[in-house]
Parts: sequence; C-alpha cells; structure tokens
Amino acid sequence: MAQQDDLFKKIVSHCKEYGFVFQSSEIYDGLSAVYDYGQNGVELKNNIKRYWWEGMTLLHNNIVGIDSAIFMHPTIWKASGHVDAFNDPLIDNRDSKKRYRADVLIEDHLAKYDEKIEKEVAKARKRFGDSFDEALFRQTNPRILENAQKRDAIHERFAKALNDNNLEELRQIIIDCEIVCPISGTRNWTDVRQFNLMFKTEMGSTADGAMTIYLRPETAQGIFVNYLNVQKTGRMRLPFGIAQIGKAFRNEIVARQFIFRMREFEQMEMQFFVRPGEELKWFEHWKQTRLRWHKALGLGDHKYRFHDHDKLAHYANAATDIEFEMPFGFKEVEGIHSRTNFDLSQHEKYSGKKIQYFDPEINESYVPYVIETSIGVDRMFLSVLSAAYEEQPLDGGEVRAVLHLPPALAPVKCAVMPLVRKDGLPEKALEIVNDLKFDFTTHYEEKDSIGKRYRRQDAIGTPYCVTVDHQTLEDNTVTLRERDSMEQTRVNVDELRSIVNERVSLNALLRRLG
RNA sequence: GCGGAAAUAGCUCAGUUGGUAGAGCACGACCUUGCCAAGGUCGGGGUCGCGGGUUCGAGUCCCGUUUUCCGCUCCA
Repeated sequence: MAQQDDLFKKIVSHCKEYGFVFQSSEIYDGLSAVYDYGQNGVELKNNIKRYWWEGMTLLHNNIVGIDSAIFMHPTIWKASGHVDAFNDPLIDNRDSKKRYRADVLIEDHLAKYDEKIEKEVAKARKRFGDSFDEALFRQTNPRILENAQKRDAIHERFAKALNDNNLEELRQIIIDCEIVCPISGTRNWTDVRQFNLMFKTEMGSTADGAMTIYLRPETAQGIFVNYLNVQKTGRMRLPFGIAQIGKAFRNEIVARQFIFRMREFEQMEMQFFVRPGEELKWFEHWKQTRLRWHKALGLGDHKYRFHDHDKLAHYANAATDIEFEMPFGFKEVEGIHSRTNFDLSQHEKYSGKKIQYFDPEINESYVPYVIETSIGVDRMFLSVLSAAYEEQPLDGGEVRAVLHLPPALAPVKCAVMPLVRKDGLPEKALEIVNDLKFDFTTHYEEKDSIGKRYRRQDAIGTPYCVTVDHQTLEDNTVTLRERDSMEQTRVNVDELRSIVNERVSLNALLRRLG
C-alpha cells in the first residue's frame, strides 16, 4: 500500500513536471479539487475524447452526437430527481468525529425492527416445527406486533420529515430512537445539515427578475430533453443512441485523489433508446461493447472488472461499473445503467409534452427505455496515465521514466532531432518536421545530448524519435527509435510518414473495435 | 465539513538552542562532445504558502487562514 501511494504521488508529480495537469489557480494558492490540463495533458485528453466520440458515432450508424448547453431549465433537475437526491442530510458524532447520512442512520435503525421480527419467527418455527402457521403467528404474537408498530410509527415520522425536508425532525428521530454511533457508541450528535451537491447561479441581470439555475451535475439530462428533437429531425428509428461529451459540476463535500474526483469534470455519455422489455438485452450488449473499447487500448486486460450494483439508484433496474485498477485500487471509470423509462417519463410529466415513439413494427406508441453508458474523461485520463507510467531500470543502475501510452493517445507522435547542432543537420531535421507536421504532431528538439532528448520524449510518451545524422545528408536515411523497445532502425526519410502513421493513427485503434 | 500530517528556488530537499537564505538537479548563454539523462565557463531565479502575534531580531516559537496528502461520506 505504501508502495502504491508512492507510485500515485510519483504520477501526480510527473503530471505537473511534464505539463499534463496543473492545479487550478496555483499562483493564488490553488482552488480545492479543481485542476487545469497543461500543454501535453490537453492533447492526451482530446485524443481520449476523439477515440470515444469516433468509437460511438463513426462505428455505429445508429448513434448521433449532440452538444447541449450547461445551463438548463431548473425544472429539469426537479424532474430528474437531482434537487431531492443531491441534498443529503448529514450528521456528525462529536465523539468519534464520524459523519453519517442522517437518513441512512434511520433506515438502518428501521431495519433492526425487521430483524427482530424475523428472529421471533425463526425461533417459533424451530419450536413448533411442521405445524407452525407463520401468517397467524405474525398477526398474533405480541412482540412482533409491538415491533411492527414501533417500526411503522418511526417510518411514518421519517417519511414526513424527509418530505418536508425537516432537518430538526430528522435529528429528533435519531435522538428518540436512541441511535448510537457505531464507532463511539455515544449519542453525542450535532445538528443535521444539508449539503447541496449542485452549483447554483442566477440568470437574469436584475436581482429581482433573476432565476436560480444550476450548473448541470450530469450531461445525461441534456440528451433526454433533446430526445424528441433528435429523433424527429434525424428520423431516427429505435434502437438508436445519442452521444455527448461535456462538462458537469458537483459540489462534492469531499473531493480528492487528484483528478479522480473533481468539482468540475467532464463526462462522455451515450443514451441508447430501446423498446421496453428489451432493455436488459441491450444492457448486456453495451456492457460487452464498452469493455471491448477499454481493452482495445492494450493497457492490460487484467486491470478491468465489472462491479454490479446490488443497491440501485431510483431510476435504474440494472447497473454496473467498469472498474480500472488505479494505483489506489480498483476504481469506477465508467457506469452502465439501465435507466428504464424513468427520465423520459419524468420529463413528460413535468413538461406536459408527450415524449413517445411510435413503433411501426409492433404498431404501438411507448416511452422508450434507456441504456446509459457514462464515462468520466478525467478518470479515463488517470487510468491511461497510471497504466502507462513506468520507472524502467536500465543496465548500469539507471532508471528511465517512460509513459507507454497507446500511440493513438500520445500527445506528441514523433520528435525529430539533429544528432549535432551543426553541419546542416538542424536544417535537415526542420525540413522533415515541416513535412510530417501535417499528418501528426511532430516536435523538433536540438538542446542537450541525444540521450537526454530521448528521455524527455519518453517522459511524455512520444512513440517515435527520428534522428538526423551525417549519413542522412548522404543517403537521405535517418534512425527511427521506438519508445518502448528503445530499438533503432535505419529508414528512408520518404518512408517515415507511412511507418509512423500506421502505428499512431486513431484509425488503427478504431479498427480493433471492428 | 471533522480529525491527523505537511508547505523553503521549476523539481527533490538541507537549514543547529531564534541572529541578514543553501545544495543537487532543472533553466539561460557560450565553448566542447556526439545514439540513450553525468564535460567546461558564466548567469538568472526565493519578501521561506498567506495574515497576525511574541521578540531588539522569526524560515525557526504561538494563533488564524489557504492548499495538498491520509481516514469518514458520495460518485463519473
């Protein structure tokens, strides 16, 4: 674990040192859990987004993209459930210093009554054997009736308090039920406080006419509210999908672990609309399709696993995560949810507009069901970087820091360098750069020894280095050095473009997806 | 947000019982070398995270604050 922490810290400092990720507003002491992407980071991130975007829209003729606004009508968040679900009532125990969700504490307490009841039933069944009438027992046993009554009474208060958003009452229930902190065992509770995970701002320039709007906490709703627009104008027939890449914002209570959990982050989401009853088939389909997309990067198949959810969100009837082995353990990178027709139905209800699809095959109208694939760009970025980073021991006890990035994702594809800074070698190298730069990102480097320059390119994951030497001037050949093997081959300058392109182009990667 | 630890040059870190800020690497210029980070000469760069306090004097002691890391919670 200590070793893994160490590795994670090294990756974080590597990110800063080589221009991948900087802390936001650093010269002003930084802004908590907000990060900026640097000159190399933005290239890597853009390449990840392109890989996803083209993997969706180019490879599937029934998936189209949109780009919806971050600002949306506030009622959308009422319909989606975010206004309610993103307001967690939290309470602290003063002795253990632990924080809990007040509603979860009460729910756990309620579950204890059921446990007691089941215990009574189990005891009685053991005692009476085959002649035991469970239903009758449940209706007549005084201890069971008492527990059920208590449970229902608390549940009623609890439901009302939640509904009224009455925080004092929630605290009172915790006190009345004598709920203790599982750690300290005491009942020394603070007040219940509400944390709103959505950022708010105002639209409208005059104070009195202003309307409170939220920065979107997910991009999905932008797709749902445009379902009709896209379906009709694109004459889309089910099943079909809408893809979107965009920023989302969550005012996390605790946001940490570098870019893994940020307050401003980017999502790549695809909502796939299907006929009701077929959703679980498509859910399975997208699980496999998405896993294939990840594995095609070649970061190591053993680093992925599914984590199926037992406890489902209010909108889902099946859900799984694709987890990736980060330096700090397996962590969720992508979520795949069968969202039923919850979202579209809610928007039907709140907007008063009919959101249905007429299915010509079965001659029926219905609200489509939705399979969602939702991946965090920043988490993907961190996965790629974690898997790619290596401190490789070389002969002589030296260590080289190298990023084994999938070539299609590398910020710089090729670096061209003159072996020495004289005899016309720089001029020849620049000539090659000017030829290659139209096909892929090509850098020129002449400072420091050739070895140092190779290591600098290794550190940012450049797959190929081209070195111009004296022989180049005679026969127009250069050495082509490959990042991972460090092997060099002598090739003709005219062949460079096709050799490099074959390995670094996004097309080569997309082809693996079929 | 609560508790614990930390913050000194771009990076990694020294800095003694309080007495005017250091090293290595990196960076810039020039010379030299030339296929895997290690040559020479010269040079630039820090109000020691920020704000108060104690003191003749604070990088060092005290208080506050910001940020980061580790736990609790949630999730893409």
